[in-house]
Amino acid sequence: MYKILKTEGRAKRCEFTTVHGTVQTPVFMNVGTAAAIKGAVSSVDLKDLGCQIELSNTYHLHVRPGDEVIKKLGGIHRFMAWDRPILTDSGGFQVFSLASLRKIKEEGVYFNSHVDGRKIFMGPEQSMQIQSNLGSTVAMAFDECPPSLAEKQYVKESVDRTTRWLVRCKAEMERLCALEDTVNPDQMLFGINQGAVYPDIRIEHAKRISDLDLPGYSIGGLAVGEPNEVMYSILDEVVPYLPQNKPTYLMGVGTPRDILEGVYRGVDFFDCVYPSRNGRHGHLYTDKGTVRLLNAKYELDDRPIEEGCGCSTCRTYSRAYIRHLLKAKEMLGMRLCVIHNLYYYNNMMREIRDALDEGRFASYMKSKLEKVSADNEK
RNA sequence: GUGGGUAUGGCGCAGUUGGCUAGCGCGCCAGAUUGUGGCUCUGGAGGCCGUGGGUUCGAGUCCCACUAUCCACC
Repeated sequence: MYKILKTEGRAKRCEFTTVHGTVQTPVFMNVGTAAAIKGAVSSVDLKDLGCQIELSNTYHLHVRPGDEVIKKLGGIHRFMAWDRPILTDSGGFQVFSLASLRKIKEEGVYFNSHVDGRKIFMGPEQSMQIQSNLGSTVAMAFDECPPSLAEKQYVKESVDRTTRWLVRCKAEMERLCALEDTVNPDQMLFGINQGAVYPDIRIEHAKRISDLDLPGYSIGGLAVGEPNEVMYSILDEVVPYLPQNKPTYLMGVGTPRDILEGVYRGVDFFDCVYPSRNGRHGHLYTDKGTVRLLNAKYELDDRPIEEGCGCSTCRTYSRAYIRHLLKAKEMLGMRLCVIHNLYYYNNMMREIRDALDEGRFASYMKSKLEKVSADNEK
């Protein structure tokens, strides 16, 4: 159930209700690929951070511990002790990111496991079956994510195949939801728009998948190497062709700026590894720009990562101490940094929703863009 | 005290029969990273090759002395 509460230009303030609760959008989904936020952040921590919805990965959980295992343990919600919505990515992106380990065919993709090298086959049906076993709130379609600089002819063939795969995903998901022992009979399937940087392919594809009347749609294959401006212009072109009465999800994006630009163009859902991965590497987001905590200038800096930040890290620890932990490769260092970054992202989304509620998103976006693009404070 | 070994950037080491701007790993400094393999990648700084003499057109490489350090023996 998707309800539009308010709009400002193309930006939308909505509510998305699922069997696992309601999500207020625009929202950032915290990425926990293997049913865990990397950096020793637990599902209990996620609630403290204001996280509404978590994202996990089909391929990674299939390889380890195995989706059958998770099904036997009652599904992913129970497994990771998280009762709010969970979106599972389909494994499609791994077709792209683990490119050296795979072969794409009409029936699906042959992978070599990155864990033990064993051969794995995944097609639309397999991806749906795995996601059904996981019992996530939202399952993503199994797609191919062509490189942004792929030749147009290849992209066209790839997108056509992704469309055929989506039809198979939908049929399989309907079959699985009707089974007696299914973990989540209300599991939703989101379609994925592709087409690299070719607006005509994107738009044509958006129209075709919209006809399938799925509960939500995403835009994939962006932020994979093309310039930011290209991504924004693709959004300008394609978002209007996706159903406006359904959630729109921009996959894998992005920087705080990318998210603001996405909301501005009508996107509801985002996810990105940046806050967690960059957090692990001491790259911290603040309203005064990026703080690279490993830089030598922070060795004696007794201030918090961000003055006035409400996260538990900033309320308790100094830059100098956290820097030491990172240098010493203490797990606590990563944890504290990831907590700050996730807080920053979730808090920014809350600010965005408040601004939309109050009809002042445009001015909020302008001032936030200035903040996030500021140089490191001294 | 005697015999033997070793001395090369912060640490650990390579440096072929003496030959052009002395390398490597780690560390350090800086930067990348967008549906995550706790990675990976890209730059950069830093060495009068223990000290002093000698041989040679040319010495980190050969010779002598000294100093430091390690091992064995007394």
